[in-house]
Amino acid sequence: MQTSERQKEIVAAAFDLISEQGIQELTIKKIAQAVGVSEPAIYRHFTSKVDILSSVIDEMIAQRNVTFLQVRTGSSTAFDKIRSFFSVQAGLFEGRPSLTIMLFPEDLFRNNDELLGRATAMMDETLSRFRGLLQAGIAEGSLKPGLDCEAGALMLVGGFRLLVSSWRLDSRSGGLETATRRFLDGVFPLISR
Amino acid sequence: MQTSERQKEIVAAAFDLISEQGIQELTIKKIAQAVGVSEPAIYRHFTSKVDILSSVIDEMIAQRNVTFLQVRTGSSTAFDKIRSFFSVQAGLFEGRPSLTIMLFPEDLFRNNDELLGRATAMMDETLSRFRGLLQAGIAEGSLKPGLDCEAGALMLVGGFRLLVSSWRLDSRSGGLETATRRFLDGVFPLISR
DNA sequence: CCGCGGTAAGTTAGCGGTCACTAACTCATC
DNA sequence: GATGAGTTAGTGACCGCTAACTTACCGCGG
Repeated sequence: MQTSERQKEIVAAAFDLISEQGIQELTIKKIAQAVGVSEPAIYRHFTSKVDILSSVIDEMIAQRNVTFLQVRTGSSTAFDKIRSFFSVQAGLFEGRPSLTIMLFPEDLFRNNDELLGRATAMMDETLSRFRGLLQAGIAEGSLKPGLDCEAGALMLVGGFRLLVSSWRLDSRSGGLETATRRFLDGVFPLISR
Repeated sequence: MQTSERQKEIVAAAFDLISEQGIQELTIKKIAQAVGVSEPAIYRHFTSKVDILSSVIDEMIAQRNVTFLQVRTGSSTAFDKIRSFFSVQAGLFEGRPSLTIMLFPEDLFRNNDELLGRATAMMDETLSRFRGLLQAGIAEGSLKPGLDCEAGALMLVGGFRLLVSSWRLDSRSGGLETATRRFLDGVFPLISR
């Protein structure tokens, strides 16, 4: 199924509204106002609110895959890949802050089992890929040999999430990209060989 | 103002409901059912729903202070204090899983500026105290001299948050305390001298 | 070139349900 | 008889969603 322009508009509006006001405040009426049509017009493009949220998750997964792809092609060592991943992600968020909600999907979709399952699967996969990156880094000798990949992935991803969360709550004062770089500069000496 | 037994019951019920179904699903009706009274009876003990949520934050802050107090008195080195903090916290969450929501307050109170401010202030303070603990650890020689306290606090607290989040979403399978110990065992070699 | 039917995309009005909260009453206790 | 703590009934506002209608555009036979 291909998505029309209006559908993209609606999903983008949902993204922004969730980012600005939280998912509790997301209503069809507000989406309609943001897009500039009446409320029932939304239902010409999506069968239900859940349908819209499902597309929001699709978009989140797509964005994350873009990031991973950018990392895969652009960098050489596992070390660089990790740095690159966060850098790309930070740039993405700085350019479009509403995307930050993709870092915190667990609380968004609590009342719908299917959506929650997809959201958590996305987080699990991200963590898993990170463990793989760390493993590769150890294998190629750029990371500490005895590094615990499980703990490493948790602290890297978890730390970044917390960093973004703070940045977002602080009205996005200061640059997220520079803050990310500072964070990585603090962490990398700890895990590199 | 002292809190009555009923008020404590109501706050505890709100805690549980938020933990189980998310804050979007929290209604006065459900709280009333959980406590075992009719809906309007709740308003004999709290003036509004926001009033209840405010007390929920009070309880969160109180619980965190209990943890910090337990840490201060029970341990010697900064190193032990950090381990003890997470250990106490993990034990707390394992015994009463609904308390885990105190780790993720930012999304809970998005639609109320006052509550949001108090919640984020609590997180900021926690991070700040952690930076202090790390600093003390460096000063006493148990932690790496060049350790970036900012980054260290982020990755410790952020990593723990992510760990708890995974545990909670995985229907609390496995022990959180052992998972926490494993996490710390993976991280401590990286930051200790 | 014209008229015709189908379809996509919008509209207004409104339905049933739930929300937080209130009015008005009962009742036991001190 | 005043008070605290409960009840039933009901308020207006808002929710997701639907019914019924209008309008613009498109391909197509005559």
